[in-house]
Amino acid sequence: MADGSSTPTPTSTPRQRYRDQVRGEIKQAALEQIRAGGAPALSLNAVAKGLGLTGPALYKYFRNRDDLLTELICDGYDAAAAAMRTAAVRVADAPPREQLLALGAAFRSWAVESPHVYQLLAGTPSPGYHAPPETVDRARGVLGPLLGVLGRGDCRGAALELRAEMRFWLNDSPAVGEWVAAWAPDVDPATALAGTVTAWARLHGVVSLEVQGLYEGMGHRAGTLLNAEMEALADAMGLPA
Amino acid sequence: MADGSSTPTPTSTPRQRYRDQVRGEIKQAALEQIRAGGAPALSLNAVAKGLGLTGPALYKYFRNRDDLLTELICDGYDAAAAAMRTAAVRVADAPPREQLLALGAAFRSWAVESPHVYQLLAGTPSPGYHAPPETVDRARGVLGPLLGVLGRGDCRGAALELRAEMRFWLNDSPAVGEWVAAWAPDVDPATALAGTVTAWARLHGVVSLEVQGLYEGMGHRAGTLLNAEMEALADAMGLPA
DNA sequence: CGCTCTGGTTAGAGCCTCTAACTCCAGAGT
DNA sequence: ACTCTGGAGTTAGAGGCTCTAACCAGAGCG
Repeated sequence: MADGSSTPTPTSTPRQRYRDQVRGEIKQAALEQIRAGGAPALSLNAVAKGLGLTGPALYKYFRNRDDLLTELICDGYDAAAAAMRTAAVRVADAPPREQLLALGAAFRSWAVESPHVYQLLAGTPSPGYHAPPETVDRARGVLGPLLGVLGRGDCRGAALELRAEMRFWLNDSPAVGEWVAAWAPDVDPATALAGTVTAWARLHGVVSLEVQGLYEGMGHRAGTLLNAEMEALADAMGLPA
Repeated sequence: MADGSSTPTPTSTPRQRYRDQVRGEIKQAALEQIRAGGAPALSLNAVAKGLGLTGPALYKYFRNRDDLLTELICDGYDAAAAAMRTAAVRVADAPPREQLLALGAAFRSWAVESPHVYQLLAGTPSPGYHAPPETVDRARGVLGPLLGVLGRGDCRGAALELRAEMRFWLNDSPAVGEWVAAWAPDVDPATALAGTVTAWARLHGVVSLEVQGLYEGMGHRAGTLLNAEMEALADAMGLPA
């Protein structure tokens, strides 16, 4: 998924085509390993062996292990963003509260589908690993659909302080304003941002505890908790039902 | 901290004493490494070298790398629980809402103090690693102080469903009931549990995003978000101010 | 048709975890 | 007080990993 199509390469030479295909196969195999045992279980050697190659051959396609990981992370963000977008269009005509619940459910169901991939995005995969800037943009794609929904509410109480910080942010970096405007025109961008960040933190809180198995031995379903959290957010922001 | 004192060993032979001391030094050195580079950067070899030993010597003290990690995790839980308890006694006479804010702040400040240790507790350290049951008990110690506070509120809206699941849980396993009763007598245990789980998810959501550096480049302070989240929870549960 | 550039190989350095077998001495028992 | 046992620490080594260096062969380019 999203292997070579990100670089259409108008003059697609056969060399390039082969290269893209092999890169895709490597990524696929690597994902398989991660799905099975998480990021630390990813071994370039094993991936190569699985494809009928020897270890060092992979270094012709990816500079190193971290490079492969970042690419998988970007793909993961894209997949999550796609899941959110399709959920958003499916409930485009529903009231905002229902949209929020649907987006939350979509987020969760994508995450539990392949927990290790979610941990790949949300956690820090390697010791010295620092997320490259392109992943930040991808992450925004995941949260984008929330902006339009939560911009329909308003902040009260302690959330007002959060919103004030968002205004500062909007003043400082115009790129953020454009991003918000693209997803949520005709709403107060600071409110949309404050609500979205809050929703993000709640989603991540519920879902990451679930995928890490920390609910094991506890007497509740993660879906119930997530639902309650989203409903509470809708209540607090006065989202129309 | 909490090295040998967990097993007082009434007949503390000098052998045992030496053993406990070295175990403590190993754990200290390992923690240092984790603080610097996270769990995957922990190398038994390097720890041994730092203590003037050779690699295999450590295997006389810990069965393997995962064993050392679990022990560090347990210590981490204990430290977090202690931080929560001292915060709880400091605000024991304040109104519940203020207590909740204080506990949240204590949780966060402990986590940001050594982010990698927090990730050690919250994340999955190794591929095949599955949390042993003793860590579950320790985790309960961290959340304990929240029970008494949140038991003072009540559930509304979608949280009622969560509370219903908690009642089932309380019926199924009496150990949970005892745990809640120990921390929060004279309140409805299901309400306390529902509120605590919710608070846990929110705390983890805000804090884990922060320690993983995902707020980088965003225009808000984590403390503001956490505050807003705790206030919102207090509002939703009608905690007296 | 010949050159180049690239995908693939093997060899190997330098890590790592963990096991096996060996010393050697401190402490326990008589 | 003397022996002897058991545990702390060692070296050697198997098997794994990432990644570099040097080399080979053939496919695609001009």
